[in-house]
Amino acid sequence: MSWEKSFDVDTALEKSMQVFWSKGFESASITNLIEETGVNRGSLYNAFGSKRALFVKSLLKYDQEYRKTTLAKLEALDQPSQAISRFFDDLVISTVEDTEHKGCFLFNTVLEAQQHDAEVNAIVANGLREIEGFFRRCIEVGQVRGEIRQDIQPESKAKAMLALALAIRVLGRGAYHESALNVIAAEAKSIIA
Amino acid sequence: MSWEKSFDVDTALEKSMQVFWSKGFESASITNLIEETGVNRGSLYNAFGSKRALFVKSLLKYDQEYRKTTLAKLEALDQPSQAISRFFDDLVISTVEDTEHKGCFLFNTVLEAQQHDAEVNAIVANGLREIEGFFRRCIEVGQVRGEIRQDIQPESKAKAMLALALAIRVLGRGAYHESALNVIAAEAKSIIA
DNA sequence: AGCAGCTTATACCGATCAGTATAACAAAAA
DNA sequence: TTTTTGTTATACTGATCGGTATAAGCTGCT
Repeated sequence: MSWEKSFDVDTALEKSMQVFWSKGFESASITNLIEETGVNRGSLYNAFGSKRALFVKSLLKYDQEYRKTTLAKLEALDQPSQAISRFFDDLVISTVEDTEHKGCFLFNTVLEAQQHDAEVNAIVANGLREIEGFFRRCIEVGQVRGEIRQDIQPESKAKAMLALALAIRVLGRGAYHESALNVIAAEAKSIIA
Repeated sequence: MSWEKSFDVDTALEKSMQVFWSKGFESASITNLIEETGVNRGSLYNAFGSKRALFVKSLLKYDQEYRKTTLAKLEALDQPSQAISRFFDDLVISTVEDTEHKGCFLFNTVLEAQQHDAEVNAIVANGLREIEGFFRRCIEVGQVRGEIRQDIQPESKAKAMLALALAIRVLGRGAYHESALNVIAAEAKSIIA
């Protein structure tokens, strides 16, 4: 090898993720990505191949950095009831602090995903499945420990929680304000109350 | 006046609505609209003015024909508990029968809406408010009649129902299948059980 | 020194975008 | 019959799209 890349690929990917996150795949143009990353057109294509490949890498980075780590941290608490409660508290905080109204990259892609390929759909489907799994495990462990009532169906309630989380993030992009989002979050938390 | 329009404006609007519904505003091209409506380019612009104006008319038509009439029919039942139950049953049926995965035009636009103007946002916000209002009124009337428990907060539960309805329609566009949608619908119905 | 490989800027490709212009045509009203 | 008005097909505008090509410059290895 003769030379190392002189721009930071990770930084460029981080910037690309922000662009796709806020604009979506279709609305984000190569020009947007070039301006935001500061990387030359040719270098971008040399490093990532295509717009779609860059999108996939961006989505995977988001999935890794946000979805995965968020759930892992909450699950590491080893306090299932509180983990669920904290999840929705943090979700509303994130949404309210999201002044750009970007929403959640994963949830945004659910809607855009129908026009994407199988690879993107698989990433999204896996992300949703793992969020649902997080809720389910919280409920199950909570039931074992007697924190959560036994008559609650973990699978059903986990699906309802995922649905409410999605709605909070989608409605939080502009249609609903903080007070309404808090109401929905409270309803989500009350599922295991 | 010298001559009447020789193409049916309502039919063209119906077709346009279908195009915007399935593709969204950005992804729907004028060429798509011309092909689908069968109306000439010039005539389309003469009749509707612009792509955005045609989108607004399409969204209003959807709001009138689907959202408004669906809620009105259910409310006319004058059986609040059943109306809510039927709402979610019909929602899942619509979603499952929606083999094109178009989803709900109104909910789809919630996500796309951030990049739209105030007019579109107002239509969407009004639609959401009326759906929520439908749920709230059903609960309130149900409580007056003793069908629904008094300790249920109509406003909060109505918001939760709207959120779950949105999620069903969004997830139904490909991420979730019928069985999972039925689970979420059952959870929505169980709110007043 | 010279090669290799990545950088940059810039220009270009064909395609598509929303929207406009033009001209021939058709039908109803004057 | 002439005027009016909306129809059609077609061509065009300028802009942007994703992606490629090219040429000159920079850096590190041999």
